[in-house]
Amino acid sequence: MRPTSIKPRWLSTEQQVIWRQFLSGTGRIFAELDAELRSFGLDLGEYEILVHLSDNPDHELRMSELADKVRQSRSRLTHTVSRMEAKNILTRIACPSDRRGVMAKLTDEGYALLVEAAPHHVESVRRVLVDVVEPEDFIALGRLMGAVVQAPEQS
Amino acid sequence: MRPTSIKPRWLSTEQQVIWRQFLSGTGRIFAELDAELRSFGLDLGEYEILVHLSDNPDHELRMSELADKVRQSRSRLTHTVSRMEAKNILTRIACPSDRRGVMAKLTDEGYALLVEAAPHHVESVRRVLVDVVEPEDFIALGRLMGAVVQAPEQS
DNA sequence: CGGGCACACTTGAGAGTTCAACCAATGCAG
DNA sequence: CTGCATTGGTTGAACTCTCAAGTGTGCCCG
Repeated sequence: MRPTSIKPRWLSTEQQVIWRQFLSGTGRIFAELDAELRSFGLDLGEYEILVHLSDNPDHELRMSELADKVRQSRSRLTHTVSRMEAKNILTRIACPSDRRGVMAKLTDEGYALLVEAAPHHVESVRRVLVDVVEPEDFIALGRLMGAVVQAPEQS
Repeated sequence: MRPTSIKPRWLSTEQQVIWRQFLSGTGRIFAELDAELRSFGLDLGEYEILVHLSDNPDHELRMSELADKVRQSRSRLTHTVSRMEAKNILTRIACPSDRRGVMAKLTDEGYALLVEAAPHHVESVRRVLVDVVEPEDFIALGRLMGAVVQAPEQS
């Protein structure tokens, strides 16, 4: 169903320029990170799964929690985890406290892969973003994205 | 082929926090924009195609130019344009000056769709980004993304 | 002028994602 | 307790994207 009757508050020219630069910049950032990770057979989504699993003491996390942290739909996560399971990067184990639950757990192989990929990934993040911008702008980026994340949902 | 022997220059804790906020923030921004555009049967990629076509006097543009502007692979653009053509949003016409070339041209319907969707899209951009951040941080975002885009390719 | 390389775009198959059911366990209301 | 909405996760089909290969045109160099 299409929304109707909006009073258009257009963006100023300067705002439009910034917005387009945002689209180009993020496009480039994600493209380069994906390209770099491809050498390890991963994409950014999978890499983030590894990172969040490894953040936890036992390298395991419930599917739904993981889905929230990596901002993927449950369905997508199920499929992705299945693929990664087939590659021996992680396993699924039953959740002890809730019989509906499933936990994804990093295998040793999966952890080793993360350890191998991480330095290259970090280097990419530096090369494409951190090292090419003014430190104070980078700080501002953090403030800005913090505000975006905390803004109320308002579906 | 995997890259080898990297000296890891890790990110500081503050930098990591900013980086994760960047991932979350952009994730949210794109998710909301896509959700809003879905009511018009579009996603952000298709919407950008409409915008760039409408930027030109005749509402037409060569495929490869368009591909560059929207940062999509030629292959992807071919598929997307085919789909949009099937929906009567645009047409393909032969390029007069180069027989290899193809131009995508907005139909009246396609232009009408853009006109209808645009105000809602702009409103989304405001709601999810422009209106929730400090103006000076938004300016900084522009500066920062400008630097990212202009940074040398260094494959 | 003609051989060959580069460019513009398309194609099709495989890989990944989305969307709408679906099943099973939980938990709360009466 | 029992009924029923909710939550957690999966499934499969339809759709989209990627990657490598293919077609046809332009252009340069001898």
